[in-house]
Amino acid sequence: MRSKAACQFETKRGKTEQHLHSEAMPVHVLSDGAGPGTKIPADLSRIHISVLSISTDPSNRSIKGKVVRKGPLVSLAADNFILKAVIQEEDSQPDTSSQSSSINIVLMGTLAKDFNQTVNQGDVLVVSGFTVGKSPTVNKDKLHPCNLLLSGDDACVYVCRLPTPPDPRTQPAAKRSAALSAQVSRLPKTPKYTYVKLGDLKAGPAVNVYGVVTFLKQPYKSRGTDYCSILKITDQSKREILCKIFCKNLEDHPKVFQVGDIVRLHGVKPQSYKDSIELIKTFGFSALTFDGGVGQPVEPRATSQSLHFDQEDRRMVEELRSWAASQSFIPPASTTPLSAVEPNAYFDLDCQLLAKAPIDTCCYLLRVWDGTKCPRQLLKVIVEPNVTEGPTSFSAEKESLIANVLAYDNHMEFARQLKLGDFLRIYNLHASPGSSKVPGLTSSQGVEVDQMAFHLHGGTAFGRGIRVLPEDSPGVQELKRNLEAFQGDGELNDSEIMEIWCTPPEFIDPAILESGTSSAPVSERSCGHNIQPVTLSQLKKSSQSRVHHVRVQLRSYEPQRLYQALKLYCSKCSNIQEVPDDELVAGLFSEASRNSASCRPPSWGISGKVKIPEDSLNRALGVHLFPQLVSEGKHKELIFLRGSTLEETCQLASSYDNIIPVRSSDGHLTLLDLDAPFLFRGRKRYYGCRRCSKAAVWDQTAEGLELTDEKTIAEALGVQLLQFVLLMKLQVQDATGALDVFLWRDAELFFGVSAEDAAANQEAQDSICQTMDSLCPPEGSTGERPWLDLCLKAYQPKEGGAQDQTCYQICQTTLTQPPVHTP
DNA sequence: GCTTAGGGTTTG
Repeated sequence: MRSKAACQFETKRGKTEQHLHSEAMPVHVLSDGAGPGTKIPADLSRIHISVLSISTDPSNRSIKGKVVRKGPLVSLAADNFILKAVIQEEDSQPDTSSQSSSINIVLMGTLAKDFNQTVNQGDVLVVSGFTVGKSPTVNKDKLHPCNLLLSGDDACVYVCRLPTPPDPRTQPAAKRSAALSAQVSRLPKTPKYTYVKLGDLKAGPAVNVYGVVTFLKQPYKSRGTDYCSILKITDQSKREILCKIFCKNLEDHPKVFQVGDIVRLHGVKPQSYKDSIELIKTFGFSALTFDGGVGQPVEPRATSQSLHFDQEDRRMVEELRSWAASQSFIPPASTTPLSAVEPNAYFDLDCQLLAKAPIDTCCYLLRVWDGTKCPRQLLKVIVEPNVTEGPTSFSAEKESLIANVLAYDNHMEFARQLKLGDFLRIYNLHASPGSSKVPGLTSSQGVEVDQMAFHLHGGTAFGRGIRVLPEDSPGVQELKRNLEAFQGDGELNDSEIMEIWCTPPEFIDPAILESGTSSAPVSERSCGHNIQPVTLSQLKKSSQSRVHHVRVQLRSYEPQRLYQALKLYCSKCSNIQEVPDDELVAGLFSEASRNSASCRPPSWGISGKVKIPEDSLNRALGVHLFPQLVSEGKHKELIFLRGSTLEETCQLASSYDNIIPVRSSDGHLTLLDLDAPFLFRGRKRYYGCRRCSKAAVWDQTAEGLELTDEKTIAEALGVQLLQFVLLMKLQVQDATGALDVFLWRDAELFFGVSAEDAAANQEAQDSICQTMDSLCPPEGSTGERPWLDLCLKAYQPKEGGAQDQTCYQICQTTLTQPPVHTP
């Protein structure tokens, strides 16, 4: 049995694990039994998951739990990763539901990468240096309402592993196999499996094998009692072996989806057939499948619940992966989206079933989509009334994306069993231009040469068939992202990045890259949409889509002068206005100072005079202060200043934290006209919205408030605070054309500079100017225009634009390279 | 229970 004392913890900077990982990695696995004295830091105090809340202070806290779910490593950008896992507290209080004892953890950056390599499902972890956030998936996964975010230098993951039991059979290379999931470790004796190399197979009793899939047929109904699936596998011996698996239930068949997948088969019997050896399923059969990609998470897709899987298996998978990568039998892409289908090609399609209908005795119609648009016109098939399952028509927008797949003969029965909404992979689908050979009726009267029909021909040759993909498979996650771009509400929010953990790394069409550049882009998207980049000409043809990814250069932008890009925005009425220029503001101040002398001092305050430093006229200005602040010696924190010029106000702003300029109106103290700033804080000026402010005489009840920032001061004054924003129009270009796009909502994210800072300080302004110069080098300079990866949101402006006009806005995109400083 | 299928230069 495991005991707490037997657990080994390692420290973040432990030295005993260097043989496993390079230094500076934030997660480490300690070799078993080694590293005496490596413990979690004593100043960490453990907090139970069930009592964790959004208001928990996470400093010096640790959380302990077992990894019950480990998501794949998702690449957000070059060298930036995200990984999500679920940990569950094993020793929680008995009355705690599993709902609140299981929590999502989200790892970012190299920590995610390291975690992926090092931590297995079943490992027990202690994590620290996290922040507690609201879980965006609580309604979906019913886990803890919070999640733990682990990123940056403070975040640390300690892996608790069991020491190796003394076992003479254990080879040094297999030492880490003792570091198994707790579930497996609890078994009294873990059976030790041996695997036969395919080159050594001889007809005889059942064996276990590993192999890379070189060919597959999805399960199909045999003439006998079972479904039959066929695999051809190979290994380093380069011998190809056919495997025949007969099972009554589809679920018992190996979950192999593409050539290149790696399978582990238990209980297969080598038999002679036509001068070669074949493997056939026998008693004790089970299958595990792994993605064949080097560097992908080693996550088994299992046919049976009680699976044995350890470090030895991990090693086998990784060895086969790298061997296979050096061979040439794995095709570069396993599936083709509708947008990339060539006429007459045979291809595998990942798609979702929207509707279906029988056509005749040997043909069944499947209406599917994958979120991409086929450049050819799609064949329309008219079916008999009342036989369609699902909607008989869709919106024109959606209809233009739907492919009609005709499944023949033996595939009909499978097609009939499919459920609407199923995610499918259709193997060896034939893209056939023209419509003359299509059964049933077509909508076209004459000859429509350019209509694309999709046939799943009869038989199982070439692996023809259909497989329902499980919801959690990477292909489905990618598909869902693509479909969301069309049917979602288009709203982007911060939680989306947390939702993408089960999305595979983004696929970038090589053609796009070629049309772009070999150099790395200087921006990256953080939107989490896993849609393929398109060219600008493709984008223009598909304006109905809400979100696009493009790779472009900046051709030009406006305004050329940064101060013209700065605007004031009212979050209440959404109005955008120019920042009043100094001349106008100075005029308002001098107008106010002319008639400010005759003012009754306010009853709530202490009134006095303040001298302007370095003023030749030695003028004194009226000030009003809160008695409370004066009594606490904090009179410099907030003053009401009367009769000053703009220049004088700016001078005094270096001595007083908050200056509220006031004037006299009918003997009462009031704010200046709202075109003038209502508040000066150092070099920052704050403005109020004319439409939404109800500026009044100071409310006495506000005196006790903590007037520490512009928001509370604005509120107390009845002012609707305006926000500084950056608004620019950029013209971007690629090999196929140019497009005007706005940079507004996410301009601060894009530049990494706040608009408020840009309004107040020179460095922030310089930074933006240098950025623009580096993206779009001025005429005559030798600089090259770098490439940008952008996420563009398309939208129809409600007012102020032509009807049906589509606008584009850059969203969720950040510049990754600092601007080049030109001396 | 011990068949079923045992890949192949595709097409309505």
